[in-house]
Amino acid sequence: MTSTTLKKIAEVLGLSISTISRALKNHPDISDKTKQKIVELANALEYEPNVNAIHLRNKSNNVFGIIVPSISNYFYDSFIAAVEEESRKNNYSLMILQSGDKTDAEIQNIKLCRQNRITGLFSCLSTDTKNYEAYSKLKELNIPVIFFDKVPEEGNFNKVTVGDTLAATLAAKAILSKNKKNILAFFGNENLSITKKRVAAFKQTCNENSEEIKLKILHVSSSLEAENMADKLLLKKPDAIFCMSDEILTGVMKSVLKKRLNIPYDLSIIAISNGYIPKLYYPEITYVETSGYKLGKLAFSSMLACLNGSTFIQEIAADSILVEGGSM
Amino acid sequence: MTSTTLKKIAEVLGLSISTISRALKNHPDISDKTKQKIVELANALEYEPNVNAIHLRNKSNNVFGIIVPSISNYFYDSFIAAVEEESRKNNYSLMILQSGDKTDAEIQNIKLCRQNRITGLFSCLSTDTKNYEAYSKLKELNIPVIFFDKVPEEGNFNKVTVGDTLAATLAAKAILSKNKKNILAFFGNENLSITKKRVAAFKQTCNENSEEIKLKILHVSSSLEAENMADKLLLKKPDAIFCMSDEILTGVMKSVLKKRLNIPYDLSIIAISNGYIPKLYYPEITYVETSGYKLGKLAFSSMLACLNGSTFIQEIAADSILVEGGSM
DNA sequence: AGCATTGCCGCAAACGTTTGTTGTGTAAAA
DNA sequence: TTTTACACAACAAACGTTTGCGGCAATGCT
Repeated sequence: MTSTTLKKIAEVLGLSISTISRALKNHPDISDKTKQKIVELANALEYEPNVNAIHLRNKSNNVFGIIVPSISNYFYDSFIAAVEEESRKNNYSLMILQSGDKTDAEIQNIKLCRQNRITGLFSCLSTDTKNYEAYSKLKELNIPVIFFDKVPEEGNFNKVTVGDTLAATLAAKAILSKNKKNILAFFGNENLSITKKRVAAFKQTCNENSEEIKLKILHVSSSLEAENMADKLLLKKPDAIFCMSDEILTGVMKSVLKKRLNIPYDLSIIAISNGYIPKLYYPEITYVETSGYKLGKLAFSSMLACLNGSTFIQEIAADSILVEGGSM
Repeated sequence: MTSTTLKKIAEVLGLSISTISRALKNHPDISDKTKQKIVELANALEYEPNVNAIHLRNKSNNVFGIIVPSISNYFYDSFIAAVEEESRKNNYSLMILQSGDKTDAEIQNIKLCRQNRITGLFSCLSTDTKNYEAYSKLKELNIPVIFFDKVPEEGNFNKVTVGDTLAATLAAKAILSKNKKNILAFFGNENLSITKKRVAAFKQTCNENSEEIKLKILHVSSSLEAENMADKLLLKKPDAIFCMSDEILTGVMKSVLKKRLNIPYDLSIIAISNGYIPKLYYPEITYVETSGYKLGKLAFSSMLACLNGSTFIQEIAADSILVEGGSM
């Protein structure tokens, strides 16, 4: 079965193609009577415009690219979910690519985006990506790029991030307000700007508000490593643990469950998280919320601004709130 | 900056557009000397074919649609991840849509797919979807549809599912092999074919292998409901709990953690899962693996078969294996 | 030399739209 | 009545490809 086109409708009605096209877009040049006839037939024939033709003609194809390290990740998922929602509302579609946190794949994906002549790109940097040339090239082609979560440190790019500084500060304050003295803080890869900001804010807050704090900062690169470190360091009886991410939290919690510690009596725990993981435990883990969903919405509006000609480079940080579980 | 086209290359080289086109596809009609010149210039100018033009001309646009209830779900994510990988390899791109488990949104998404003239569709039914007309219409348009996970009960559609029967049977056997007598089994929405199959297989296995089993079957529709039920029923000291999904498992585990039960001594737990959630706990929960990733690969090859003209209706069930944690 | 063959390349149509321009016919203004 | 205006609709070019067909020169064959 071949699909119906403007031409087909035109032939049936004995009108010209352009008349059909205009009628369907409610152009004032076409009389109401004709319009009605056309619209009726179009509906009856289930006319659907051919997007390829439209995009070819308009030199614009309403597709956004989105590059994430992995799609199997609650934070990025909710980010994607938000962008997808907005895209649909605004008549865009989405091309989702995974980098696997590899720079090579990331570059490959960017190329794919170029080939597909995307309208704009949302991208989250791979850990090792240091060279932003491919992105600059996109900008030259007038394709806006919005970085999210893991963003370039330098360069004037559009960025939306979770409020790293704020989030870490909130978490630290929550710990201090409970009068904890012996704090274990787990962070991720120390090369990431996201980590650097969180460490800095966390440290500063601890130092500012009290002198008698014993703070130990750790960098781990996986859930398993977090678990192993926790296995050792829990022997030293810290009274509070901070986890900068879900991945780390799950490792630490495994160690906690292993030792059958009684949260929050034996130990307080707080994390920075999207919210899903902390709520799996009992008591639920108190966390500072960094919503991928909100971030997605922010990123999208930033994208829209770019497309509307805003050349202003934005650097937005989503705000975070403390969500109380029973772990403090 | 405007992108380079065949025409531009043709003008620079004083050749015709068709020659350029053929040269770039290594057509035998073009001499090696000319080919080389053309390829060189094309590279220098970073020529990228315009996909819209190609698809318009070829009446095919290499895009698969994929409809899932939610993208923020480990199982569907890994399914999507697999399909995405394969798509990329095979030069397709992917349009990912969320139904939110609502029939309305599902239908809306199907329409969107039609508009975008997708090459094929992967779809997971919403819980309440009973009418498959929209899908039939796609088939009439020669657009293959591969259902996965939640599939239509009736009708001759292509389906790939996790091996529901096998998975439930394996889980039941695992329980029986540990000589458990007092079993609590949690299942999801009882209208879903996926649930029906699992219940049937689980029951049958229990009945076949022993008469003295006390089996209680529950249907819950959310993690919270599972938790509440568990709160009550754990008072009756079952010696084994079965959870048909991650969502249920998380609810049950919260109750278990709340009561500070000692797994597996106080209670054995087993689940059907993709594997991520069970590994969060200590001890890790024993589960029957239903890999979204594998399912995705299966679905994709099924799709490819359809596109290659296979009119044979396939109904594939992925096999499952028991993954031992420490919860039995 | 005459003829067919072959190698190489260009012409032009088609895919389905959008949109600037042009061409009607009719009604209002002069 | 002639002019002016306007409402309505058709024409045609363009977006960037692909591909059947036809053309022309050089080569091979009798």
